[in-house]
Amino acid sequence: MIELRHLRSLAAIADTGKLVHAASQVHLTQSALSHQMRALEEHYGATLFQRTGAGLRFTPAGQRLLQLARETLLAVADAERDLVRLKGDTGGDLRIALECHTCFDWLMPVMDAFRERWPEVEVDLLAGFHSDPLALLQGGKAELVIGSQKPRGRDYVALPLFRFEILAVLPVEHRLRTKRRIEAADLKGETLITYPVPEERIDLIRQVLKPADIKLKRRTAELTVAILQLVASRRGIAALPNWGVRNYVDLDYVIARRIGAKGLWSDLYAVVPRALAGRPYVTEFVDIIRSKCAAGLNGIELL
Amino acid sequence: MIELRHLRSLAAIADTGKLVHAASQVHLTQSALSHQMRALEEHYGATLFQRTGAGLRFTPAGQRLLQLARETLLAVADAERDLVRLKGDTGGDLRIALECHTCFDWLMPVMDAFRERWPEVEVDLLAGFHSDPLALLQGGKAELVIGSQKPRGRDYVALPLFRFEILAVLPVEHRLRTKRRIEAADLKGETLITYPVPEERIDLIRQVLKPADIKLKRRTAELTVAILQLVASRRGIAALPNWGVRNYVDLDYVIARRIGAKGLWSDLYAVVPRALAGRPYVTEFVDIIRSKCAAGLNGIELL
DNA sequence: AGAATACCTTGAATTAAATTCATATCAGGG
DNA sequence: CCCTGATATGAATTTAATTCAAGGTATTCT
Repeated sequence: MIELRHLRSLAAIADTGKLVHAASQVHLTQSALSHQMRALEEHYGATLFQRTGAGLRFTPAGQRLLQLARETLLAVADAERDLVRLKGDTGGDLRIALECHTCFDWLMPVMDAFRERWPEVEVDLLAGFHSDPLALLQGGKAELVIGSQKPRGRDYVALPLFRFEILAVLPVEHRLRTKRRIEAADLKGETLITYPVPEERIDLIRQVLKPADIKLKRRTAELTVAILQLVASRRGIAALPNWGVRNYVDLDYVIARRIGAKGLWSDLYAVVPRALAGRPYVTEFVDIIRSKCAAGLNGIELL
Repeated sequence: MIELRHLRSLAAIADTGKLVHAASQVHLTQSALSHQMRALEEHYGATLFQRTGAGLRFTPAGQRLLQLARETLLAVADAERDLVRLKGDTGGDLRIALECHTCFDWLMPVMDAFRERWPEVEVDLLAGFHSDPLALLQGGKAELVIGSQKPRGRDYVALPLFRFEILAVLPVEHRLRTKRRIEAADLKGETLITYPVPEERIDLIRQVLKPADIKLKRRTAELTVAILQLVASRRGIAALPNWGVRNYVDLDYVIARRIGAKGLWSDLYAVVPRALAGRPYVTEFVDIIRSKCAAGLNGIELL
């Protein structure tokens, strides 16, 4: 007999396309999902997926069940939210600080979706960027920080969002355009265009250039478009999240290349005070980020 | 974490108002349901029911979950029906014969609901009544018989519907009006008004009068309203399902009394050829009967 | 008032089912 | 042709749900 568990798995499989990833999303092993899905298929006497070498593709029957999953999980979430409301311990503030400039790109639709579901929560985005956003939490100026840093103490909890790849962004005619992968040594002599943040907060420097003992000239810009404009006009190169440059690459405005053999990846967390971590509106905010980003951003991996 | 199992139980509890009955409806023990519901309440930190001496009443939180259950179970049923359709082995005939005259009262809305869900199934109601409706199955004239008789052989399956109470129906001024319970002996000398069927098919005679060795005059009528009209005009008494007389009792047209200490009960089954019993449209037809009758008919018990 | 009903609750024992572990298998890319 | 990155499978394990057996608590009947 089908259970919500199956529907949750189904949705995760659809989100990720792969059993392994779906499994971690629902806190199970790949094997468990395989068993689950086979049981479903046997129960209904129908094939739910086409197993390809690179994951699962839904058959029509699978899609129909997926549709059920989407509907149903939404309905369940709605009901659970109402239950919380009935208890009355709802409401609160949610002031958000960003460590990562490009996160603006996806945050607005997330906030819109959230406001619709939790009108009684005051959600605000702190203006400007801060050298140490975690300090804003301690200072009581923010309730939630989105960034790559995990907090040190026990008073704060890092809720995993997703990992994304940072690509090297080059002008279209750049000498490195023929390389599929960019290594640290390739970059010698270039100018690096970044947001105005300290060196140790720039992944390319911390994880790639510093270990190779390479130091580049730096130039800063506040906005992603400004950085891209500088790159396009050959003032230097940049390293940006894949989702932030995708559009510009498609327009042949710049080109983007993988950094190193495996690529340069960065993990994103939502950090909140431990006391707030269990609040339903906080967990739902995180869920909305994860699902909206999984759906809308290419080339990310949910954590 | 909530599962469909919980929602199924919730719906059953709402249908029956009692854990014991809900339990049998979902094929569990009453204890299991008690555990389940307590787990739900703990999980959400909310009280779902008010426990009264006579069953459970839903609190607002409980009602919200019940609403979720109703929505969700419908969506699941729809999806499952579509899966069957995708497989293609759908369609077929469903000719229905009635052993029990009063079943007309609830059958029409059931057939309407069914036709909407399974337009490709040809559903028909065989006209007239038959002395041995099970013979219609054997003769290939019907696919489904609704009645109190269980089939003898292994070729036919009786799918349990519900049990209902048969009440004694008396004219308002009848000498027995002061009694809360009518015993066999009380009826001596009365005229019994029945549908035109053989004695052994009339429960009051078979189960009450015969054992007490009492024989009444009989008079027959085809229609329920005709029987009631005869009773109201003091031509005799009748024994009819509670749902069939409820309206007339409320209008003070006749009065109804329990027969014997525990009442006279009759079980209703849907009998189908074994080959058809597993067909999804057949099981859904039965489900529709059960749920529509549980919702619309007073004083019945699902089997 | 007292016994019989007809409910629900509880905790421990049991049973069933889901999950993991450890391999096996399979397909595609370099 | 052999990695790599996927899924499948069967047995062992773990987890969770269910039942069993008693224990309460109103309500109804006498």
